Amino acid sequence: MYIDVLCELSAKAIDNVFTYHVPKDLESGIKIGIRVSIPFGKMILEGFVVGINNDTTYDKSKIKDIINVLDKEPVLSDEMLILGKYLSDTLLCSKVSAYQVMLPKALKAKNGSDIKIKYNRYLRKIKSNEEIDEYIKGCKYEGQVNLLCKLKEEDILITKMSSTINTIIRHGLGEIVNIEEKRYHYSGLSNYQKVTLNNEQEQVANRIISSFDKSETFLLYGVTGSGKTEVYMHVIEEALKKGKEAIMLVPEISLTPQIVGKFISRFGDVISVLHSRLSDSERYDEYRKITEGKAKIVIGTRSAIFVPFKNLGVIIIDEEHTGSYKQENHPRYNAKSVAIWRSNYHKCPVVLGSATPSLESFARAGNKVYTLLTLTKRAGVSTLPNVKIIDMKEEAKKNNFLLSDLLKEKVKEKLILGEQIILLLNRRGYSNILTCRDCGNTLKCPNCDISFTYHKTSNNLKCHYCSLSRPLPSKCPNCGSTNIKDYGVGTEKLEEELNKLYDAKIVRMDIDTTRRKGEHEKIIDSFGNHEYDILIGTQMIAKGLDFPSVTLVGVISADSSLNIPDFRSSENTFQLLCQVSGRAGRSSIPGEVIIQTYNPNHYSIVLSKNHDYLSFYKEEMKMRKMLKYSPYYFMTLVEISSKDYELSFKEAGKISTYLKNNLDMESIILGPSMASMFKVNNIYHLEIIIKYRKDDNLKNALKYIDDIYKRNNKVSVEIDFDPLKI
DNA sequence: AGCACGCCGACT
DNA sequence: GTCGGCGTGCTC
Repeated sequence: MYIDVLCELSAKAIDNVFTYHVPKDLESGIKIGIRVSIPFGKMILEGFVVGINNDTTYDKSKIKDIINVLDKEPVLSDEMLILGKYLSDTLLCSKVSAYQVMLPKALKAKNGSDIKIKYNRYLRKIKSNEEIDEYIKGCKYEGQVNLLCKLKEEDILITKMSSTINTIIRHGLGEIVNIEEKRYHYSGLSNYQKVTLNNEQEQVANRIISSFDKSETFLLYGVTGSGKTEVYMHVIEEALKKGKEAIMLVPEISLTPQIVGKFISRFGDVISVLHSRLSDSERYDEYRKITEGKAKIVIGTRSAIFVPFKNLGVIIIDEEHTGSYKQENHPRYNAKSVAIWRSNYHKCPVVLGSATPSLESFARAGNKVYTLLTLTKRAGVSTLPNVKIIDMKEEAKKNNFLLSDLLKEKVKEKLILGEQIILLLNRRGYSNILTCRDCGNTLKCPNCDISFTYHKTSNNLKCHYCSLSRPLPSKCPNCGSTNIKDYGVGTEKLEEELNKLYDAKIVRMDIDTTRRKGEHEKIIDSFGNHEYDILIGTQMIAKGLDFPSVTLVGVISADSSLNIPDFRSSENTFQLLCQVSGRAGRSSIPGEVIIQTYNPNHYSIVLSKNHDYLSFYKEEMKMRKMLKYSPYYFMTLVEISSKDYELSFKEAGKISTYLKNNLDMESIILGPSMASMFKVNNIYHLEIIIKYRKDDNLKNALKYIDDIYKRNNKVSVEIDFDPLKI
């Protein structure tokens, strides 16, 4: 017996199957989709069995025997095998990586590494920040400085052993502790009670249910507070009644105990929750619940779209406009497309839900590719909040750069009333740029050519792209002046400012305060219990949170998302503003929203005031049409990167010429141009953008380029279809 | 990824 | 003369 094996090698050059011979005693265990261990060159690897044959045309003298069979049952189902081919074909990724991405780590084909890690090793701080600073001064090793700066900030760091760490321990600055990875479980605590659907909700739900057994994609456009979740639950319940399973995707950030609790109270333990903070063994436990048929509903983030249900009844994608459904690294799949593919395979409906649908989805609904369903009424008692837009150009004249007079006053008012406040600021840290006032030198990361961010609590400079940390220099490295000042504001600075103005309990939520496991939930819980008065945060506080006693939401600077050089920045701003303002007044007390901006007349800001999605859609579509952007044009991004400056430009030029010669005349090829983050970690990035409506040559041309650069280890080329950020 | 093979500079 | 640099190519 001979088998075709796809072996796992992270090098992308190998993506064809290799033929192996199966010794007689192992033959009975061979099935398509199982893993086997195989000799490969001088290595022993694992691979997936993708074909079984009685004979082979390949030179038999070169064929080796497999070493072992690793699974009793296939880890890749028939569906997954076909889906993997589809993914590698449409995304230009290797077949192995397509299969790997569908599996939990425990079932991936591994490359030597061990399977279960129960303990994580941490480096714990045992000296004060001042003592560490003292040591840093006399330390000439980059690695140590970087690590110690991080330690100053975090107190405890997950780590591997290295000589750097050994030195730190030898100097008595830290110690090693082994901590068992705690299993985080969502408790079922929730006072959720099943609600009867109103007319509108019922009609929508019935329309979806009528399409069970058909592959149909719905766009559920429902204003904030219209009770989409209730519709989802109703539809899922019907699917379960028919003996089917359901997948519901949510953005990571709205996967809160609040929402999960609702589902657990209604459906009990047939629910499996998959989120990024699960450890490998926890994820594997959940996965087994699914394969063993104990779980019928999966709630999870992007990769949950691949769960191996055999009889899918419905797939729901909540907040469909969020970017998190697209994986931003290889393989760059979009969970929405995978959902639609699976709906075809299983003959079940897909529901894309949002209060502010992506333009692409709404346009498809307009073209009848998707079926549009609408929820117009706010369910329950809540009303749309009263939104005020503040012109910061005027406030700046009064020396108010951070907080306008009105916002200051309103915060005070709410504090006196004992109500809660959320303030949104799209920037981490204390301020984004440190500039020398004497010579104009800006402190930048040496690896990335991107300004350092100053973090006050640790007195560190930090690069947000490569995470290099440095202590704040006392003098400008360029001219020696001590007059280094910060421009701009971050969450930390805002916290400090508020502490000066009010006597209030303030909590900050951003990537820096939520990095550790469970931290995110802890902040949400304690804010929900009113242990704090004010919640300050970045984007991550905008989505899905439901705090009844929040009556004021302030957007410190709507411009920070508007000024991002991306063709979707207006769309993102509109969505963000609608979403944060939806946070205010979720109970009987009417909410207030204050939006501060230097562009008070921009349509994405003005129209967000009344959540006027339809007007925004029309306005934005005009722009997209004029500028030939999605959804009028498809876009593909070719990213070229290299450590060699000259070479990156040279190769990018070659690629661009090749594309110009081989694509349809109507397709537009832009670039090569320097990527917005041109130099990151000492690697230079260039990009070419292709805009097209229909191009039969595109696929082959890109495949050709991809093939050539697979074998080039100096220049790497990544192809991203329908990229999120441009 | 690993390792062999192969074609060029500095040396036990 | 050889040791070893790493560029290239192959692994069923």
